Amino acid sequence: MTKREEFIEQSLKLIHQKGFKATTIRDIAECMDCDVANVYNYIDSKQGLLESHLFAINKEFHDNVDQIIKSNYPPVDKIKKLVALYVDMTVTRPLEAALLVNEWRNLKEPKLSEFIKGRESFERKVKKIIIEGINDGAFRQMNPELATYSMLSSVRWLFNKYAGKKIKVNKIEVEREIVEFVLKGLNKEKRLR
Amino acid sequence: MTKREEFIEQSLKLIHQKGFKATTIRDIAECMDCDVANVYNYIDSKQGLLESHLFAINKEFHDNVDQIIKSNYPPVDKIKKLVALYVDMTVTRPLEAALLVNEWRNLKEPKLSEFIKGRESFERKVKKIIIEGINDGAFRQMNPELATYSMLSSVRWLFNKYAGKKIKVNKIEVEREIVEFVLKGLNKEKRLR
DNA sequence: AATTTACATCAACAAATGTTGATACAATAA
DNA sequence: TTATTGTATCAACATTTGTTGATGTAAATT
Repeated sequence: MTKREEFIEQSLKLIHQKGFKATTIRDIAECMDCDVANVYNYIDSKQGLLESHLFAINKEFHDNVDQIIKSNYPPVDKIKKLVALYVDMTVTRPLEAALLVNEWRNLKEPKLSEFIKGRESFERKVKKIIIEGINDGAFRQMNPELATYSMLSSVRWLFNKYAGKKIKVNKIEVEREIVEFVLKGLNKEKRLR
Repeated sequence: MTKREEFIEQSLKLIHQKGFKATTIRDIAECMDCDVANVYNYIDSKQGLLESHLFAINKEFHDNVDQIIKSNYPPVDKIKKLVALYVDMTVTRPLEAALLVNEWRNLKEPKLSEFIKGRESFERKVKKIIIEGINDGAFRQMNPELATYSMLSSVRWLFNKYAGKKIKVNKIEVEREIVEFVLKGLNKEKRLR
């Protein structure tokens, strides 16, 4: 692993542990066991570091989301695939996933607005799926907005359990559990479908 | 409203908007239209401000939780009451609720450990309810840990919609929707009980 | 051999930020 | 009246923090 790659990884780890604001350039330098000025061989600025990490993972995520949206799957399957995407991202790249959830607030304009716009667009897409599902009769009657938020929240917080911990998780198993929770809630199964 | 009360409210609002780290004493002073030094008529230190807000709302929350836990309600009702408690707190005191979710990371030792210990204890209690519910046959068979996290996440993120916005929400309605989501998920109702 | 690339070192600055001390003034309580 | 309390002002401090410029060196590429 080149020093540059180690830098990327370490800086991500630090930001995840302490938060972006609390992570100083000097923290990063110390953790890399190098001089402070040396950090600037790898980044343009602290803000730039955040932006590049954040928008890289964000773009990848949204590209995948759009593929799911554009597919011809029924709403139920789209939701399933969305959850799968989220779980996959969280388990394979926990630090970046956490960044996406925790640190976007530290972006500055105009990047901040750009990010928020993207997220809102995403949430509208999910809401649309849920509304479609309700109209289909696949989902029960409910407030689509609250359902959207509840569903997304259920998934977003996964990383809290898996980021930064050494736990080896069974991706498929986690995925199945989350999908079941989102679809069926806590209630006992009564031969659904 | 006395100046002191106005200070508390404004500082909470600012911290919620910008985040604790990003909120400077000078920000608070400007927003209160007073001198920087004047802020220290109301607080001992910036850390102290965070701690007092955070632990005040935290204690109140945990006290209420314990009452629910110690009650003789069956698991389903305990979960319902927990959700109701969360919703109530989020709707009536959105800024403090948001603080609880977003800013605890900025605590310093030993307060940080104290907070985390409390939260873990709370999560254990919830998990216990869910396990009990599964053994009862009231809840379906599932991974109790994931169920706990999913359920808590569903509720925690409520404030994102209601904190800092002027939306007048129907508490009872929100509560009903969240409870339904947690208990039944997205699936169509099939005459449950 | 020449040049570019990757990484390292040291010193320093400018801005931001939490905090304090000394002081003043008006209203309220003793 | 006197003492206290709540609030205001101004100047200053010590740190922290992001960032830069100038320079050095060893390895890789041309």
